[in-house]
Amino acid sequence: MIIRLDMQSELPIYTQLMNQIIEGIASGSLQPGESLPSVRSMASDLGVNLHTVNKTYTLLKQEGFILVHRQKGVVINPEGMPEITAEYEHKLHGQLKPVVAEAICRGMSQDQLLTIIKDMYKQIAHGRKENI
Amino acid sequence: MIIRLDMQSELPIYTQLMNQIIEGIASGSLQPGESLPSVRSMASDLGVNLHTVNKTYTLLKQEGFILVHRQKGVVINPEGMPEITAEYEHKLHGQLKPVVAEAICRGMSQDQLLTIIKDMYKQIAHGRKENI
Amino acid sequence: MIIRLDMQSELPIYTQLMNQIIEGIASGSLQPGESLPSVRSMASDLGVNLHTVNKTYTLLKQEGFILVHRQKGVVINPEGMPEITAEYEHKLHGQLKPVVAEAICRGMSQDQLLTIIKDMYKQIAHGRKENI
Amino acid sequence: MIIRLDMQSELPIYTQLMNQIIEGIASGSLQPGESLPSVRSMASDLGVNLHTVNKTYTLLKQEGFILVHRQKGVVINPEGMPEITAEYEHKLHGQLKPVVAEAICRGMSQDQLLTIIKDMYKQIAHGRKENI
DNA sequence: GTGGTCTAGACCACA
DNA sequence: GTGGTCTAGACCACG
Repeated sequence: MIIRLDMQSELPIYTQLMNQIIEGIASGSLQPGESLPSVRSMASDLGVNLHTVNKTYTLLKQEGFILVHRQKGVVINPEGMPEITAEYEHKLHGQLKPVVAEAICRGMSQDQLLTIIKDMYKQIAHGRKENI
Repeated sequence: MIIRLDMQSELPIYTQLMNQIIEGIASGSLQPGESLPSVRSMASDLGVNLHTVNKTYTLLKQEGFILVHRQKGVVINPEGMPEITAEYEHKLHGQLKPVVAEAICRGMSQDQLLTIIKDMYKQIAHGRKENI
Repeated sequence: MIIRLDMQSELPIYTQLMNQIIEGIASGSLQPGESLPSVRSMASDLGVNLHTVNKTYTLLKQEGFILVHRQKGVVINPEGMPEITAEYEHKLHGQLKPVVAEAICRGMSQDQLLTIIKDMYKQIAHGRKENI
Repeated sequence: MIIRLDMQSELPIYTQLMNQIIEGIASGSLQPGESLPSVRSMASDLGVNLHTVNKTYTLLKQEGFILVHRQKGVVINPEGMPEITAEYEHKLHGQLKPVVAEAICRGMSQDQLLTIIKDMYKQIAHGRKENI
């Protein structure tokens, strides 16, 4: 899986890395049980600090996306992904609300926005079939 | 218009303030041409430093949501809101993609997500009618 | 002579007013000896504060563009315009340098910039003939 | 690169600093990809507050002259300078018009003004060759 | 009284 | 050590 980091982005590197791994899982290019590079090798591959990769893995583990085995190393959680908890729904609302509000301000219709979401779903889920 | 700030949030205060003003515009509780409190009074109302409010206003001004009239003070842009530019669409995609990806990971169906968006649209646009 | 003020501009009103009067003189729509409205009437015409017009007139007088007679009121200096002093050349350099530097940065050729200046000269001087 | 600030000038410090960095880029003494001092070190070198330098950098970043690399720090935009957009041309006109008008008022011929611009171009572009 | 600018000093997230 | 954020307090230009 190819990872692209933008060193000029306002998003911290560890966040970009997290997002891309989650997108990888969503698209199926990273399958449950599949192993991820060690902290050291990932860091040297990407040319970033150990701490940065470490933080990414720690957060992904906390949320239940990955497991860190002492022997097998880092793997995508083979028992499946975290559930849709109330806490998650709350976070989701908090993330979406300002985005939707700005879209409305700029005069984007509900349909326009829904179409963008659908396209995004298709684009990601499409890869899913190919990769399974 | 009532503004609520969470001083424990990871989001900077000026971002929270920006979001709430944009939501206020989207919901119609802030109408184009309407004036906003001065930096100083807003700051003292919210119990934050005037520089924090100043940063919010500066950013909203740059994006075209508000403008600073030398006589009327700070007002919601009476000429309407910023357009849906290519730049904005790019930003929108960047904001939505990780959110959609995580939703897919957690097994949320496309319809579930679309429903959440629709509800959010309705909730905001509903206030719009009331306030007009 | 029509004066347009932009209340949203970053330039102070008195500066905009000054610039437009100078442009009026340059284009010939304001002739030496011609009289300008009194501070009070100019202020009420434009809907601005007395102090603002006063400041404009004071500055124009200091630089020699206008005279303030106790009886005739405010007139464009009938003895002609201020000279090209060393002080003025210094100011001119200071104004042009950052503008030229940014143009070069953005890859504007010398000819492109000179063409813009020539066009501007023509546009202003053209009015001059019509108005004389 | 040597930077000179005039603490008595009517121009804000952050504007003077901005102008000089842009002039530095135009003259080639600051090359694309080259890194700039950190906010703190620049501030202490110049004897100004770090927020002042910060504002300069923020503005230069917004206009695309520099970018903040998470590893290399602040660098002159290696992908080249911002383009000549319609927005920029509008700003340029607004900056030049009052300057040209005053020059005409004072009886400066078109050729005199063009010569000044050419000299300025040569002076800046001359350094460019030496520095490349 | 308004926004704009500047200073001083502080904490935090990031790498 | 870096930039980003926040606070407190000050002066000035503007209207």
